[in-house]
Amino acid sequence: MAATIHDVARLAGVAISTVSKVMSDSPRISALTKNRVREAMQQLNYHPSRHARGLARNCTETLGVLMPLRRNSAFQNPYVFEILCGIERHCASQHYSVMLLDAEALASKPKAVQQLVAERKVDGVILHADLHAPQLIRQFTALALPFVVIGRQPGHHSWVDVDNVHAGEIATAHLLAQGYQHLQFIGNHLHDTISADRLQGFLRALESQHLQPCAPPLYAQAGHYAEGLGLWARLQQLPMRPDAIVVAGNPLAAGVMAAAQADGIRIGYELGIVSFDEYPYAEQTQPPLSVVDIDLFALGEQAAREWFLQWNKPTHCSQSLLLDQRLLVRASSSR
Amino acid sequence: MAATIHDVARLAGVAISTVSKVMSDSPRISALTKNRVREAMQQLNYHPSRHARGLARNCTETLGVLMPLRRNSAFQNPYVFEILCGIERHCASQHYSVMLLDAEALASKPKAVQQLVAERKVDGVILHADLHAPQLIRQFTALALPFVVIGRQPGHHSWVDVDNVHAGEIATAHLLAQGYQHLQFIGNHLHDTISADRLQGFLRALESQHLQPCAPPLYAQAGHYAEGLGLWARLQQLPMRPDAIVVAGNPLAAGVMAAAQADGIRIGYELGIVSFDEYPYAEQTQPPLSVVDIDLFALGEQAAREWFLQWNKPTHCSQSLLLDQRLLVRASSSR
DNA sequence: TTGTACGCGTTATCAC
DNA sequence: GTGATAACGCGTACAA
Repeated sequence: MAATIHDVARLAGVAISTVSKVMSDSPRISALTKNRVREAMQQLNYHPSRHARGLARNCTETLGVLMPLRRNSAFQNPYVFEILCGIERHCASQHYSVMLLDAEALASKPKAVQQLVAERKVDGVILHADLHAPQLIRQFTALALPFVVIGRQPGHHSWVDVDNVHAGEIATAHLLAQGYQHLQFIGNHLHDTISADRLQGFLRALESQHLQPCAPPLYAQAGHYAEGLGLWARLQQLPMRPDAIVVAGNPLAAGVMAAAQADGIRIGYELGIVSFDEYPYAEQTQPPLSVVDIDLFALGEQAAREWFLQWNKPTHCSQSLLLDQRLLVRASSSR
Repeated sequence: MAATIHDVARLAGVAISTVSKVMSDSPRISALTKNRVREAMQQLNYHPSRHARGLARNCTETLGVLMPLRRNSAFQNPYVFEILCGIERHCASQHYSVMLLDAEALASKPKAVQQLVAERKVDGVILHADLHAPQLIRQFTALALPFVVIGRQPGHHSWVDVDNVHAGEIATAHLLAQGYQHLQFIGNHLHDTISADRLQGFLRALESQHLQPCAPPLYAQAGHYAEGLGLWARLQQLPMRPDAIVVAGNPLAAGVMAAAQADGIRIGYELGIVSFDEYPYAEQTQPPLSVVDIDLFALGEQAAREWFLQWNKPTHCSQSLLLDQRLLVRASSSR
């Protein structure tokens, strides 16, 4: 079997407590013995048992991530898995492990969360601001389990989110800089908070140039590609036709673009289009779509970073927006 | 803090060893005391500490899953995350947790695998048959860590895989049943084993009807949408033009279809097309694409099931193909 | 500066 | 049937 702390101690000719102190790099151990002990560890390929350590220190060095883990989740919602990758990356840098947890399972059985902390499976969790969130947040708070929410969420707790307002500004400012003048906004659907934020940024960017939107925003029902056709038709009926559009959703933008092209409009000349997110369509449309891209991997890293701040200082609480977004200029908006 | 076995014992008026026996449902404990103890557990909301249990039994009730966790992994490769969901589902049913592990990190640092088992982080792992696999498999075997590979992989160890040969048969048989007669195969690229398997099924299905392929298979370079145009042009130069095509990759199929339509070909009438996987394009093409769909979630579940068989009986070793595939007939192939 | 001894929460092996 | 008690491997006060 694997070597234990006793084996190391014996080989190095010291007591186990000395070995333990070397591991925590205690300043009261001579450099000489430290070296001897470390060499013994190397030789025996020693790694402390996480169970024993967890038992003694009452922590797990494991962070739970609540995810939607239904069938088709990865296809319908690759975003959260991209965030997951970022979380894992940062955790690994802190020698923490990531445990996958099914958000629905946890939310549907009220005792499940209690069990999670009673079994001491994780030191804390990261969750998404979805419909289960409010209930779960209440439970985590009650059980004093440190957590970070991905996505803005009311209440006194840490969250991180993408700054969609800023993204809207970036997109709009770019179109203006390209010389487009009559700008229109299209949202995914009326009650989509992401669309709302992007609209806000759109308006702010226009305002800063003392401009007005071409017409009130239009909205799709669900943000699907196919809806783009109908929206294009509605745009044609406006008193003042836009020469550029900021579309909140990438699939919707592809649809609008296709419909416009079917009418003989040259995208990127008569009509500029900017949308958001590289995925799923941006690079594959004809012409390629300009987008403001969001670094979800970085968002995951930041969520994890935030969690560790809180773990090390339980009173810590921060609510921060990720500003790191890059505009990818492609043919759909470059005259 | 959470209740311990001592608290339960005290409340039930028994010794801790009795409580432990009740947990393992020992037959030599009277039904009466069992009930008393169980009631106490309920009342105190007791759940055994996984660290203490792990220390005593030397197992972790955790399964590691090796994944590609780079930036953009979730977008480029949602398939493995779908499999991950299936793994988690089955593990949860066995009261096991899933730990996420970065395959690259593990493969790039030779000591990382040793550390994994020395720390007793996981009872075993599931990994994908990618380029790191051979090296990792060697290490896991040497360290006697139970593992299951997703994807066929030479050697004496358990793996599960999708039966791509069978999928190719299904696709081809469907086209023949629709009355198409001159069938052509297009692969993603020459050295893609998945394409090779699908081709084998294609040939087998033709053979069983005493038919020949229209021409030798064609191959793309990478399987991208854009390559479809060039392939369509090459098809036009064949001495005998196919009236139906089995395309190994879904994006490629969408490209070929678009190119054919640009030439005025009516898809589903003059030309039948069948491809594989629902994702990313199948339902969104014009017309919708017929595909043989693979249940990756089920594949994940089966991999986990396989792992538990091996965990419970270390000599167990099975190499099995998932047959569970369904043909989704859409307009691209239905006359 | 180093070593001893106990506690962490459980399982398993014995006695009774 | 039930109850002591010794592991399991590590952290840590306290003693030396």
